[in-house]
Order: sequence, then C-alpha cells, then structure tokens
Amino acid sequence: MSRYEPAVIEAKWQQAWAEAQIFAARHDPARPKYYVLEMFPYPSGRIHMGHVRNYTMGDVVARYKAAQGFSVLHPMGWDAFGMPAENAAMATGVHPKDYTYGNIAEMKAQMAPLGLSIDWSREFATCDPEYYGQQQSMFIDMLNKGLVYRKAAVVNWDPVDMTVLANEQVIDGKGWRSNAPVERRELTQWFFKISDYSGELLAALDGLTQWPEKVRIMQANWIGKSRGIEVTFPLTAPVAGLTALVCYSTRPDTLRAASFIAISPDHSIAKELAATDPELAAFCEECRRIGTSEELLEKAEKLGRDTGLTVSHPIYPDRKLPVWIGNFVLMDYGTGAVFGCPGHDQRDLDFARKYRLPVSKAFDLPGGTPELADVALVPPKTEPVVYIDHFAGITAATSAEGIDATIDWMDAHGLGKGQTRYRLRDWGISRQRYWGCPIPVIHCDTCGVVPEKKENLPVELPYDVTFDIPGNPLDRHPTWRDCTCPVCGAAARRETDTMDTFMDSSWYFARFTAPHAKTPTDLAEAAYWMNVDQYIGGVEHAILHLLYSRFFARAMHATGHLPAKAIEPFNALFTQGMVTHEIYKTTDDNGRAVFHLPEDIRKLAIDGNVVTVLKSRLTDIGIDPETLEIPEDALDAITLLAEMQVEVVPSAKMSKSKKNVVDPMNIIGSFGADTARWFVLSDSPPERDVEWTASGAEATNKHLTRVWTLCTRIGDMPADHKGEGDDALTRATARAVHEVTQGIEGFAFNKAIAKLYEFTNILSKSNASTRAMQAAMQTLAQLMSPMTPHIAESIWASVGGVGLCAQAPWPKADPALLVDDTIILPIQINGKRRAEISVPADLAAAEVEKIALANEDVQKFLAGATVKKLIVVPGRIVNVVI
RNA sequence: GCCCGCGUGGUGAAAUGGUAGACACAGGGGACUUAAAAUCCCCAGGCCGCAGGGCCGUGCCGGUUCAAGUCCGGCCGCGGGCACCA
Repeated sequence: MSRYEPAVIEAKWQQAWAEAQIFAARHDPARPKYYVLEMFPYPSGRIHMGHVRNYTMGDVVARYKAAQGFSVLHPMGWDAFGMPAENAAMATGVHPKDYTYGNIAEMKAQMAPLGLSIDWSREFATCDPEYYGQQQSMFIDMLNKGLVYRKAAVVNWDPVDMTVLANEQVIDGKGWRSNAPVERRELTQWFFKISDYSGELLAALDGLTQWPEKVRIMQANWIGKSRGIEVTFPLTAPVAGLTALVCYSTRPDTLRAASFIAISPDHSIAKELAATDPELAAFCEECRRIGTSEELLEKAEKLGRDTGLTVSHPIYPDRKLPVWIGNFVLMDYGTGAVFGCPGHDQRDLDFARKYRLPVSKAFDLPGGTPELADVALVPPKTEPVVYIDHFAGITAATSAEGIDATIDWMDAHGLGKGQTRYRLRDWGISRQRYWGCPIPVIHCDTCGVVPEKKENLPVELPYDVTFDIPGNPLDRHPTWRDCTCPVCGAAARRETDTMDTFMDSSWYFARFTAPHAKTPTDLAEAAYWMNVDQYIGGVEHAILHLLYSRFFARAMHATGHLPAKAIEPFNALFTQGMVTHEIYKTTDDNGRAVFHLPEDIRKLAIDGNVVTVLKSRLTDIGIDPETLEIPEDALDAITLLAEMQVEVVPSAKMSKSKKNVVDPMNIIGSFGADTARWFVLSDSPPERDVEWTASGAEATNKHLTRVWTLCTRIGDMPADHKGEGDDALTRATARAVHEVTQGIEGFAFNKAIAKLYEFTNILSKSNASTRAMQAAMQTLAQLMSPMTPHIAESIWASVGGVGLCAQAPWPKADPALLVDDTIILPIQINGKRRAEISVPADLAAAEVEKIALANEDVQKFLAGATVKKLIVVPGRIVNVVI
C-alpha cells in the first residue's frame, strides 16, 4: 500500500465487482431473499446530494444483507415521464424523448462512480414502450374489472395558452406563462376507484409495523374515516327541482344550534339561481377563481351570499334557516351542502359574525357557561359536555358519546341513516399532456369508449410532435389521433390524454422482479422477490405515492398480476430527511424573490460582521470579488455594502428554482466516492434533514486517509511483534462489531459511523500484537465496507482477507466479550449526581445499597439526614432520597 | 387553514424515563518544522472560583415521577404534505 488514492482504488474495485458479477440478483430458492429499494429518481440530468444520500443508505442495507447471506435484489430505474421534459421542449426545442434519455445517460454516468451494488441488468425507464405498454395492458384489465371509470372533474384552465395547468403552474391565480387569470373548467376524465378500498387501506395500516408511525398517521388522516349522518332540511319552496337540501354531518349533536345552510357555488341550486341573478353569478364565478387546491380554498377568506331561500329545521320545523352560498363548501365532498353551527365550529362562527347570522349553543361545559364571543366552543371529543334541551334527551356525555347517541337516535326515528364516510377521493389519472403513458382507449361514435386491443399494445407516443405552441401535441397530431374502432372497425379517435405519472411509480417495484417479462409481471418471480423488504425515500412521498402504490398492488392482485402476499408491497419503510443548503435571495423591483447561485455570492467580513453580497455588485462599486482589493476611490462604497446584503436563508430544500443545488460530482472528483458516501451518512441521523457543508467532506477524507495510514502501519509491523493489550483490543473489536451491527440494523448510520471512529481511535492507539492488530483491522474493513466499500476492499486485501470483502460473511461478536466485569455506578442524591462507585457488574442490589451509603461523598451530602427512599436501578444508577 | 414532524454547546449530533453533550466539525493551546502546510498530542456547555468545588443548562410555560432532553397539557419557531411537482 502506498498513498490513499481514491480515484485509483475505486475504479479498480468497481471493475473487480463487475467482473465477478456479485450484484446480479439471483432467484435462489435455497436462500432467503432480501429486496431493498430506493425511490427511483426523476431523470433531471444531474444527481444531487439527496440522491447520493438515498442510494447510499440503500446500498449500506444491500451490502449488509448480502454479507448476512441473503440473496439481495437492489435495482435501479427511472421515473421518466413528467412535465419537466415538456417544459424543456418548449424552452429549448429539444424533444422530450431525447431530453429524457439524454438525462438518463448522464445521470447513470454520474451514479457509476458511487460504487453502488445495483443490479443494472434490471434497469428500465417508465418511458420505455416496453414498460408503459405493460401499464396500458394492466389499465385495460382494470377497466374490464370495473376499477376504472370516467367522470367530469375540474381542472385549471389557462384561457390564453388554451391549456390545462398543473397546480404548480398556477401562481397567485394566474398562468405561469401567460399570466392570465386561471379559470376552472370541467373535463371528462379517467378515475381509479381507490375509494372502494378506503376501509381496507386504512385497516391494513395497522399491519405496517415497520413503517414510521408518522406516515401511518398521515395516511390514516388522509383516508379520513368519519361516522356521520345525512340530515335532510326541507326547502320552504322547491327550487331547481329539489324539495330539500341534504347535508352530511359528523356533528349532528350540534343540530339544535344550526343557524344557516351553506351550499357550494357549484351546487345545482346555486347554478339555477345564478342563471337569473347576475350578481350571484358573478360571486360564484369569483369563488371558482380561487383555484382547485385544498390549501388555497381553506386559506381563502370565507365569503358568502344569501340566496334568499330558506329551509325548515328537521327537528324543530318552526325554525327557518337561511340558505347561503359559501366559497368554503366543496361540491366534491359529501353533498355540496353543510349546515352551519356557529356555536361549535370556528369557521361557522367567523362566518356568522361576518354576516350577522344567529349564534347559539347545543351544549355547555360541565363547569360553566362561557359567553360565546369570537371563539367557538369546541372541546376535545373525549371530554364531557352538558347538552341543552337535546332533542334525543341526551344530557351529559363526552361529545364523542353524544355524537354516537344522536346518530343512533336519528337513525331509529327515521331522520337519516348513520353512515361511515371517508375523505379519500377517487384517483384522477387523466393528464392533458404529451409526455406520459397514453391511455389505451378509443372513442368511437357508435361503440362509445372502448379499450384498444391488447395485440395493438403498446400504444406508442408519436415522435413527430411540436411544442411551439402550448397545449397537448397529441391533440393536434395529424395522424396519431386517427384510428379504427377495435369493435366495429369504423373510423375512430384515440384518447389523447396520458396517465398521471403516479401510475408509473405505482408498480415499478413489481416490474423490477421481472423487468423484461412479456406480461406486466412474472408471478413466479414476483412470488419469490416480493415484497420489498426495505423501501427508502423522501418523506414528501408519505401520502400520495405510497397510498397509490398500496392501492395499485391491490388492483394488480385483483387482475392477477401480483400474488396475494404482495398487496402490501413495502414491508418496511424508511423516510429519509432532505439534504438542504443555504439559499441566497434578493428582491427585484416588482417585489418578487430572485435567487442566486452560491458561486455568484461572496461572503466577506467587515468590522467583525459577515456581509453576504453579490459578486456583480462588488464589481459595480469597483471591488474585485476574487482578491477583494479595494481601490482608493471605492472606499466610500464599502458603506453601501450593508444595503446590498443578500438575504441568507439556511436549511432550504434544494431545488433548481432556488438555485441551491449542490453537485456531488465535485466531491467525488476531489475526494472520491467513499468520502461522499461516508459524509452523507455521518453528519445527521438519516430521518432528519442534513445541511450540506463543504467542510464535512474534507474532514471525512482526512479520516479515511488516517485509516489508510493506520492500515499501512499495521501492514509494516514485524510478524512476530508481541506487544500488549491483545485482550482489550479483542474486546473493543467485539464491541465495535456489536454496535455497528446494531446501528445498521436500526437505520442509525450516523451512530454506526461514530462507533467506527471510536474503534479506529482505539486501534490506532493500541500496542497489541501484529496478529491482533491485523485481525482488528480486518474486522474494521468489514464493518466499514457497507459505507465505504472501496477502501474496505483495499484494506481487506492488505491484511490478508480472502476473496472480496464484499462477499465475506458479516462478522459476529462473541457475547461473552461484550460484558464488563466491573461497572461504574453514579449515585444521585435527590436526583443530582453526587458520587460514583465501582462495583462488580453482577453485585446484588442489597450489596450495592451498602456500598453506596458507605461512600464518603455520599455521607458528606447526607450530613446525617434520614434516607427516605433508596432506589437501585441495576447496572444503571443509584438514587438516594432524603 | 387542515394533517404530520422537528427544536439539545459556536456547528452536525449522542443519550432502553436513570451520569446530558458520546463521536465529529469549526476553535484554542502545544509538539514537529528555518517557516508554512500536513501530521500528532492536549483543552473545550455557560457562569462563579487560584483550586477543591458549586450553581445553571436540552425553544417557552406548567404538570407527572425518587429521577424528564425523553412522558402529559398549553404555547412559540421551523420544515413536509394538502389530491395535476416528482
């Protein structure tokens, strides 16, 4: 061994692994399998630190499990459809296909030097016709199975660009390119019946014990199970063909205090009234401009208009309630009408105060009767309340009990049917875009909407399309749209909508088990490899991607594409934190934020303060940003610097638009892949965000160099060196094996690495025999190999390891070496640490008590006081209470 | 607005309810060197004290407990998701 030269050894060992083909997943029924998967990337063209972190974590697991003797599947692919390719096409004229495959080639080339143990023979991109053709085939199966249907749904419509906009493309209610106010437009679209599975998807969360609790809670809330009842309010006079308004409510126990009805601006009554009332029509139109996202609707100021209509209260028919149109009522949820109860709902109270609607209460708190002002009375449902003149005779109960009792009573008295509902809505998959999987259906004037014949799959995207004008190029393609009806053979039109890219990512994990099968999956392969044993990805996917995948696995099972055991496809989930970085922000003349690249920024110290400015501004006032040489005549300019401050926002999510993306290739180039891998694992616990810092990589590199030097030194030791401390080193080695193993098992890579630092420090200070030192070094190489596989191989080879370190069985710690004979017990007096004693590890508690009380320091603090209580926690602590 | 999470030294962090700050970065001191870099050794939560040592300390307020960073309640701040970003 000579110097530590990562570039040399990394290339060498990567080649050795490739030649031995040790990462090819083998279907070996004799061995247990382990499927580790990282969420596959969108091919943006550049890998970023988040990718490095994600794939390194997966690689640690994959290499560790392989060393444990599992047959490991660790694949990689590309989530390749989506808007960015079309945006690039519009911006630069490059074709989405060329753009995407070009990016894939670039990213793959950037991933190669990381030395990941990936089985590249299974690689695919979702935009490969071979992949999306199988997706189309499954779509048809699911359509035939009744899992897919069409219905009208609203989209954001840009009236200038004449195109549908994603929520992301709507900025302050305006189209991102046209800047025109966005409209809401109804289109007939395809939907998956995910809501049919609401109950099952919710119930099955309990079985996902290896998922983070928070993800299960988020999914449960998203599915949103509620028990409620539909309450019918008869209209005083019929309108729009309706004689009553039906409102779904989860709080019928507050029905007594209902004071108004609010209906959606899209409700049929609202539409009917708007037809003859221009002012009301304008209001409804205004409501629709808010947008389609739940966030915007919830945040918008609550506005309403009195329709002049009234309904009578179902329990107290003499009471007439006004019917309002409210911008907060969604047509998609429930019935598009709700009853307002200002006494016990904050939003309703705000609304009632604003429009001077009556406010009353249905219950009080047991202790008293607070006057309602601007805060609604909404106690936790588990706490007791005292009902006021409850129509079902309920007096005091928790509101949870009150709700149930009210529903039961109303059910029994024919006032409605108690029901369980879910918030989860069906999954709309139609996208009016080119770069996605074509929906394989045909519109025929006589036969209606019919699926394409399977033998005609894949329905391939045409290459000859243009992006010079906005909108879906498939719509205006001269010939692609034209086809013949697969049923009657008459001239017909292809569906020009493509599928939501969430479809592509909802089954790729299954495809990896047989990536080139002529059917969507190969059941024998799926039966062996599924489920994914460890799935790793960003927490931003906690709800949508993971929920859709759970649903899709069930839909695939229902259509015979997955075995029953795979309906929950991810056994264990780990959600990693993001890699963040500072952002540099200034504001333009219009008040909009402008972001700057790190290389355009200069930080300089002036009078002890760090000033962050744009290099270009320095140049403007005559200061060279590189040398910081200040010409005489520019001295006054320094005083201007404070006003030029760039706003520095720490820990911001890395994104292209914020210009704070760090390129991992630079670190790999200067320090090597092992340094990059070690750093992203060492600096923060995996589930937490980690802020990228340049100094971290340097420090890591120093450490690896130290390990290398240490290994060289041990290699140079005379073979017969006796030394001393072999026993201590053996114990330290066993402890390192134990703790590093625990760290990896527990997804605490940062802790595993801390233990490796500790062990390395012990090893470098040890003066044990050559034999013991070499054995310890060999174990160190193995323990490091999941994180830093290249340097581990070199060390392994130099201290006599047989074969490849990557194929060596994981070391085991002798439990006998892990326990110490004597331990140090701290002694607390009234909870404060005052002394410590050294005792045999297995000493009986009674003996520990004696020694503790006899201790000189303890006696000093006791000062003759009586001991009220003495707590001995074996092996941990003694607490004396006086 | 709603749902979820996070908050510990100058920094990243560690701590089955049981010695808060392991491990590392930045920093300080020293060795080596003509010098610097590199390397090695030592110090290091804050305050008081020459020292032995003492007091305070895990975003804030309160509670449970012999014992709370950890559990409970209420706040504050930051981050993620909100169904067409992936």
